[in-house]
Amino acid sequence: MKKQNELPQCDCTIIHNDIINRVRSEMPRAEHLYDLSELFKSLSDQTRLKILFALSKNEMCVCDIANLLEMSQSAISHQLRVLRNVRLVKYHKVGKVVYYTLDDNHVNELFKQGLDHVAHQ
Amino acid sequence: MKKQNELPQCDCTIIHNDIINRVRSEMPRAEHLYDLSELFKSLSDQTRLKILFALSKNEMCVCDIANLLEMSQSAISHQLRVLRNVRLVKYHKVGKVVYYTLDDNHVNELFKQGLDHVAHQ
DNA sequence: GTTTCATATGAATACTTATTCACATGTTAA
DNA sequence: TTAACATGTGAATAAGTATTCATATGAAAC
Repeated sequence: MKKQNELPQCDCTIIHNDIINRVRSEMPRAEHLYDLSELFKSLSDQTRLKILFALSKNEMCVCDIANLLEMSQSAISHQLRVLRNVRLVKYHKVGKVVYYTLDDNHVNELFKQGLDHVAHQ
Repeated sequence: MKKQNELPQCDCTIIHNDIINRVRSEMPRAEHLYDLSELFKSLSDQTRLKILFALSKNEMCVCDIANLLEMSQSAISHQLRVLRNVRLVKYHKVGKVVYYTLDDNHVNELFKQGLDHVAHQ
């Protein structure tokens, strides 16, 4: 999505170099930024949010989730893979049926902070 | 991005209707889900994450941010609008210069939980 | 083994988005 | 008022993504 050809930069003259240098030294590592953006990206879709909300209430199989959200099994399965990749959900099989649950309670904390923010008007 | 023509649903027979009905009654309102997904969407881009991290360390003008991240002023300005729209940042003008700060500390809490999650391996 | 069924997945497609480019806006200084 | 400059913004474009469709996988039942 990014086009990395030249380096454009800003040609302003009002630059606070002391602040820039200090802040630059305090920036998180690129790897952590990447992981964090991937985590938030997985939370940026309404379907996935619904899935996570549902799983925060109850363990559910793929079929249950599809019926709850009135969406195709395939669509749900694709989205569950995204959530597995960022380790927000885990699953266990019982015969043919795969039951999903939240992987840990970070999701609930993220929801709480997020809803608290959007609720402030 | 979604194609809403028919309603496909899942044709599985293993459906836990009791759970589905109870969870459905506990789902957040569509409006809240939308706001929450917009909030997380704004946190899902590395450029915006860097901007927010920087502002969590210091108030900065647009020019500073562009230089810090080695990106064009225009790109930064576009992204700042996204962050303004979800009220993650606010600003004040001093002459021609616009200084941005975090709007509240929900961002820091979200970062903390997010980094905590990704750090767990 | 064959069928059935729950789930996963690759390719295609419609839609979204991050950046660039060109230019508008608004403020300061001359 | 004109020039200079910091920032904002619309249109265009390249890249990313959510769903569908068709099909694969794998486990249970027959």
